[in-house]
Amino acid sequence: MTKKAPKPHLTTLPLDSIIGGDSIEALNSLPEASIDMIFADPPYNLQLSGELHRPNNSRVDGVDNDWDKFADFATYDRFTVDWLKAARRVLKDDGSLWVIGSYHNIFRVGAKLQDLGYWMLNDVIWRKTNPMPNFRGRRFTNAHETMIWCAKSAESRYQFNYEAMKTLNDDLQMRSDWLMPICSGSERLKGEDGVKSHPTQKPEALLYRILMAATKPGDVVLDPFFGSGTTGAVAKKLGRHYIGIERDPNYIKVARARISKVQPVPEKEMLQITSKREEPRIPFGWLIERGLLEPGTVLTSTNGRFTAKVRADGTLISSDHRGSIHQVGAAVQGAPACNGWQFWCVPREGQLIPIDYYRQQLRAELH
Amino acid sequence: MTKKAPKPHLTTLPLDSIIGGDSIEALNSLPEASIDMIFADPPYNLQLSGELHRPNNSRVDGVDNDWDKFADFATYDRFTVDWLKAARRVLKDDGSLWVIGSYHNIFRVGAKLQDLGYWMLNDVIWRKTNPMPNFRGRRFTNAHETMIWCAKSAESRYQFNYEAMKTLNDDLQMRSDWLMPICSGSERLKGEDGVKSHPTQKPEALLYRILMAATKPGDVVLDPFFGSGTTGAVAKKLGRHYIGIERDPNYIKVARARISKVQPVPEKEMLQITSKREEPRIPFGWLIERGLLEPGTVLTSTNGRFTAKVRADGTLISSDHRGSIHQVGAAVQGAPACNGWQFWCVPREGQLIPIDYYRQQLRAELH
DNA sequence: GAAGACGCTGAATCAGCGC
DNA sequence: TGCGCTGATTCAGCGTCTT
Repeated sequence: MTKKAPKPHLTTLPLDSIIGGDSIEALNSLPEASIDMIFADPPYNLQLSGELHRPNNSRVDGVDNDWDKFADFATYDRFTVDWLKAARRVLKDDGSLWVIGSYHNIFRVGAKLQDLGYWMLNDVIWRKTNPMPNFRGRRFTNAHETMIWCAKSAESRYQFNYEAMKTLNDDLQMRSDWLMPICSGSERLKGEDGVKSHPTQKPEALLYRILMAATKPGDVVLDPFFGSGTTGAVAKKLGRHYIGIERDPNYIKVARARISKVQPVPEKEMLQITSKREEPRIPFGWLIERGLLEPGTVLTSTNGRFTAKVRADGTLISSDHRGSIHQVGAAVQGAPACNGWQFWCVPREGQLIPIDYYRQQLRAELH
Repeated sequence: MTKKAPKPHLTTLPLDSIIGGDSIEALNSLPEASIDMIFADPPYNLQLSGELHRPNNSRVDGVDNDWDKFADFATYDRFTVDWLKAARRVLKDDGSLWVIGSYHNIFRVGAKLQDLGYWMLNDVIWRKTNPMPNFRGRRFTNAHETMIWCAKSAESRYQFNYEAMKTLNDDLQMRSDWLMPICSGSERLKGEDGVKSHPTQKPEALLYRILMAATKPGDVVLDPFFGSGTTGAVAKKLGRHYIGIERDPNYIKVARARISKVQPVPEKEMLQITSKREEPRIPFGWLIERGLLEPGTVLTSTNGRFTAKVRADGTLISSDHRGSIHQVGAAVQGAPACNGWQFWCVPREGQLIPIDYYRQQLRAELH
């Protein structure tokens, strides 16, 4: 067996390409803290596949006694820790990691994630509309797979496109259980012989939702077990950069051909993420400076129970309190916090108009 | 602190009772290989810090009990290994174990299960119809919990009532994802002050399905973290024996009072286990799980000429036939087929209400 | 009395920037 | 890094009160 020497660390990322070879070695060749998101579909534990490989590509022997089972769990755990560590090094501090697995391996992966300092954000259940039935009638139909979404650390300011997810779900918060079909039909890659090109090709819809949820256009997405390249195909389509790592030359070939046919969404604007959090901040005082509100204007709370006057410096004054729109709103209610923009209103034509209305007006003017 | 001396091993099981004290000590006091099934709802190690407020400024009443606090992962792992080992000793060779948890703890529990030689059969997802939203909009709604079902070993000939699960699910294989509401309303135990008696009371429908799937009448079911006693209540109802272990004297009191009020399904035969497109499909068995129909209820045919009794697994039994609502409906009429939903009725206030009425009710609840 | 409004609550690892 | 300020954020079900 030929074993490549460890690659030197690259100084620039090999964007939109597939690195051939061992996942851990390839990860170690990349610059640290350079990747925005990692999606990983690692090999499952041996008990089903019988095809567990050690990091050095040697195959783990089949097993049928307790001692070996333990040895194999330990081997799998070492492999898991190795790639999770290597992945964590290349991940940006505010990056996040997704891992998918089944009950054979996902519990071991999840425990090691936590041990290494990753911070779990959600476990997400992919519910399959069309799972394989349980033929022997000895268990429940295994109708789902589990994904773990985690940040590099508890302090990480990870990307989450809350509004996009909510919109995707008919204006209800997106839940942790996702209903999707398995990859089949024309989406399933097949060779000329009609045989499926990869045994565990993931549906593009799954990656679509993941990338829409946790990345922004231009981000770099890495997949250390690239397989048939679903991650790359969807990343290209959605205007994200991808880096794939794959050991099997045939899978690389299949994935390259596949991705080359992908048409990116043509208009950049279609990919933009709208988020209230990212809109430019408008201080309350600006409304007064710009004449949208006059000093001395009496504001009324949404429920009509409280009033306060606008002062020239952008603070409010009520009978008992003075301070920012938020502080006075909280104080009059005796609440720990308050969004003054939504709480305070101006009476106009018999209605109460939240001052947020004026902010939106100003925001539009300021482009 | 007074610490009880280790109890000697009992030679007979304390059936249908609650053992006060530490889970591991109590497990160690029981005879080995004596338990048919264990259901465990261990502390989740939530690691909550600070307070969380809803958008309307009300405070979320989170779990902050001492029993959920662990110093670190290693401490939690030791605790997990200890109780899993003790549980495995008392489990019969052909017995099985269920554990429920969330992403905070379930991956650690799952990994330790495998390390100790338990053999995973399924991970089962409880999808909540009505989870708490994510108030800050920083994650997906945490809308599920995970259960692991495992046998004592890979060689175990565990109990699985495949046919019962299939009939409970309208003659389709039961999947690994279960849709059920959280425990609320009148089922939720409250003190005289109206405060919930236990922070994490599980719904009876969940235990109903578990016990129907993996035990038979007369089996002994053990719950080492008994809490408010849901396991005991459902076990008593379904003619299974229970043994609870609980440390908190107040929870024991609550559980005892609760279980004393439970009426077991009166006729043994009702417990025996035999081996549409646009609207969501509601299996007949769900009406029973959810308490809309009780096992033993007598159904009458629309024309009043036939009767049949409801059994706990969702089958009917008439004088000459047994099977699904459709099968028995067809058989008593000598017809080739029958829509049991329209054919079978419940007498109520002098009228015959088709069981379809209950289906519609449940459908509305489940959205 | 019925229908609708309103309030409360559930195993929750729940913010981000600037000084 | 620590502190203080700004300001973003909820779904389904049940019970009670009002119209």
